[in-house]
Amino acid sequence: MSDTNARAHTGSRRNEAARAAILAAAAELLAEHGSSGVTVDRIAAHAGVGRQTIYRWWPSKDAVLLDALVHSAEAAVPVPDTGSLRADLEIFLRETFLAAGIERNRQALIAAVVAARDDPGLAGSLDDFLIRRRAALSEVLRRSHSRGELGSDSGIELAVEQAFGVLWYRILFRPAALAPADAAELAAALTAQLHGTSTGQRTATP
Amino acid sequence: MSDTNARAHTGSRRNEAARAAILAAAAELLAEHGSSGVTVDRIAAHAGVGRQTIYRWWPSKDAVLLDALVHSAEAAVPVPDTGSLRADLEIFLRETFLAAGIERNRQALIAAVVAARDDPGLAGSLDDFLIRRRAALSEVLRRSHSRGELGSDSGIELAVEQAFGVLWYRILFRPAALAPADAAELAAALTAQLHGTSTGQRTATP
Amino acid sequence: MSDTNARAHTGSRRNEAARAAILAAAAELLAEHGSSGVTVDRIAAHAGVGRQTIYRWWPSKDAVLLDALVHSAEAAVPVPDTGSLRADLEIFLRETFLAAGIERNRQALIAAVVAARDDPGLAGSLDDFLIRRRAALSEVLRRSHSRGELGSDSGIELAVEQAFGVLWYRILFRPAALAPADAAELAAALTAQLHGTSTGQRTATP
Amino acid sequence: MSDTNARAHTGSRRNEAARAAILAAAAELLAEHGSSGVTVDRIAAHAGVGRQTIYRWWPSKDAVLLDALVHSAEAAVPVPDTGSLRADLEIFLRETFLAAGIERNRQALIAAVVAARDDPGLAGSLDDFLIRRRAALSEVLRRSHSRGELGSDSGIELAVEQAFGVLWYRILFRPAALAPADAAELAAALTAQLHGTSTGQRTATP
DNA sequence: CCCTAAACGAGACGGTACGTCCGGTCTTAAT
DNA sequence: ATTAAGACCGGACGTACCGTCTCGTTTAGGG
Repeated sequence: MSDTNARAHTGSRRNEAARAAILAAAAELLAEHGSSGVTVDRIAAHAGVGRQTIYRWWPSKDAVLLDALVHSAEAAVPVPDTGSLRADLEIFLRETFLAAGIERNRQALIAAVVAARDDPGLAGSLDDFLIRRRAALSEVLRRSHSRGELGSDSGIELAVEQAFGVLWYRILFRPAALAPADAAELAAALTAQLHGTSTGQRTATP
Repeated sequence: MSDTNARAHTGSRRNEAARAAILAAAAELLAEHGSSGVTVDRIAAHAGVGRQTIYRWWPSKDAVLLDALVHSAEAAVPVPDTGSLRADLEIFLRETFLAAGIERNRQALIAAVVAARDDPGLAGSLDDFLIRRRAALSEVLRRSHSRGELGSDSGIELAVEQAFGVLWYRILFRPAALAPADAAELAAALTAQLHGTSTGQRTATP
Repeated sequence: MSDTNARAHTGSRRNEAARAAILAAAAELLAEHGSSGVTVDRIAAHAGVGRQTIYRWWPSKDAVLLDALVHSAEAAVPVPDTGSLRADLEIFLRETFLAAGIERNRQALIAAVVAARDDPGLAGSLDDFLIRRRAALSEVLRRSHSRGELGSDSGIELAVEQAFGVLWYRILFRPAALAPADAAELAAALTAQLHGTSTGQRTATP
Repeated sequence: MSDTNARAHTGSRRNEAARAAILAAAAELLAEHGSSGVTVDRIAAHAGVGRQTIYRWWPSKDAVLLDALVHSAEAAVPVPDTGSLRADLEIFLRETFLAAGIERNRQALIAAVVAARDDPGLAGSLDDFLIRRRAALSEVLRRSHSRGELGSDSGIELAVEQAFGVLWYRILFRPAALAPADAAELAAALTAQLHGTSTGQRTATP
């Protein structure tokens, strides 16, 4: 627990400090013990909270972990706007890779996948999160298109998915390849692809 | 239990039918209840097997699931050789997407990720599997390079990871986008990217 | 809640209506769900009262239950004085058995035993109650002795305990044997015993 | 835990040593911490047993405690046969009072009452136990009757209940009055009553 | 006539025990 | 020696209550 001093009670209003302490404890334990080492009891003890206070506000342990992820990872990566597709892409991916490469975050992301596996509610929350991330990257690419850098915007959605696909593949299976240089390489390849495919992508299946 | 008729005992030899029944039961339960609905008891009951028979041959429940995956998914996708990069890529991805799109297989793949999360041994096995898959696709692309279709082989590894990245992203988060047309679209984009980067990656950003 | 209309607030004075509602709710829930089905939350909800209003005036849930018992059972049985030991005893026991035989009261008595089990304060209160009850019956018997009906008062205390012993045994284990006829039978036996011991154990009552 | 050495496993047969250890631990904790200090976790830890092993064989914590009582208290009091009503009664009551006066047993008896309150199954088990105890004392008195010591056997059942009534009243409310002398006094009074009421008890209600 | 003080309904909180579920180990009896 | 069966220890899960605490509201009664 970061805060050994007792929290002030808030009467019959939800105690925001307890909420924050729970999410912080969940994130910290995740990073420290790996996702299977996180226990509701441990979260509660670490946050200096009763177990029921967790279950009063989240339906399950996994929901807490997912919430901890979304709330912490959401604001981590800004949407750059340098005027250059290549630069914007590189910044976006570099920051994203950096954030995902931190073990604490990586564990949280994996835990979120696991958590969403069986709980439709959590799957929905995770999906929302992922949609927002894709939208953020799409915006970067669409901005480039409106500047006239790309001949067509038809390949944007797929490029976005290639970017996040590589990201998640490495989060899951190759965490060593989440360095800034890896992000730059990916940014270069996607930039080339977006420029190159502006003419003839739609001839897909003859 | 699929097989109500009692299996013949095999005395002091390992009962191969039991082994097969266990893997089949694991796969079936995975497809039916999702990966958190699979328990050792259920596998044993479903396979008509004692619990110890499972633990005699696999070190843990997760190992069974991973085994079920590897043994079933390994031989599913052949390495095509039509003489055309575009065609080879499309065939490979179409078959891969098709296999991964079957719910039973998809659940097995996800379960494998989960299983590997905390067990280094299983992570190694899964990694071996993934390396073999990447090698298979690499071979397709390298063959194209040796035919002179691509100017350089520098982008091959990244393209492979983009392909599997999109695959896994969709397995995890967008199972609806695993149709043959989606595979074709991805094949087209990657083909263009590989051709483009072979001549002039530096034309990307002026 | 029996009274759906909101109680009038009483400002900074204790709300007597709330107190009564709490005791009534406790008694009602006791009779309805048995003593383990009574919770503070349920009492509060049933009485239309905040939980703290209970804890403001009673130190624990058990104290409420014991209070409900004492206040309701105390005045139920009068001390008869007909001039005849046999008649007085019969009246006293009949009324006592009748009161204890009502399920609501019986549950309250049992709950009191349970409540007193671990809380010394409540045990003291219950003990006071029981002493008062024994004193009431003792008075009946001693009055008979002062009338000269009994040769000696040496057996009175034991007879009192036999009476209440049978009562409690039946409250706890044989509620069906709390009918008026059972009380009369016990009164007869105790009368005979008191007469017998007053003169001499050896004479079998001529 | 009394036995730190690991118990031998018994395969798929119930482990009788574990059963005994559980009952012993329950009784010991009851005597040590009072009935509200007994926890399933503590019983399990004290007995060196998994919690589930308790729940596999008993439906609830209370059932364990009741079982501990019945199995331990059953054989404590023999049925005496000296040829004298007074002597038999005194022996029986003295032994009974002695056993009930031991704090461990007293706690168990009270816990049994509490446990039986809401669980019909437990109530049945406790009732069986009490019926057996009453039958044991009845036998003593009936034997006296068949020897011709008593004119009638009509007061036997009530006398039995007076004896156990006083016993339970004191178990619950006056544990100090469970000494051998108290048992002797009760035996004397009951003997006198049985001799005296042989003629005229049934005139109860005119 | 307002202002303070206490009681009230409401309900979140820290904590403890419950009874369930499952993982992985061990033993027996049958094959 | 291998199997089916299933008891066993350990430990996490999510629920139910207890008794405490704080809010914002309501009223009575003193200044």
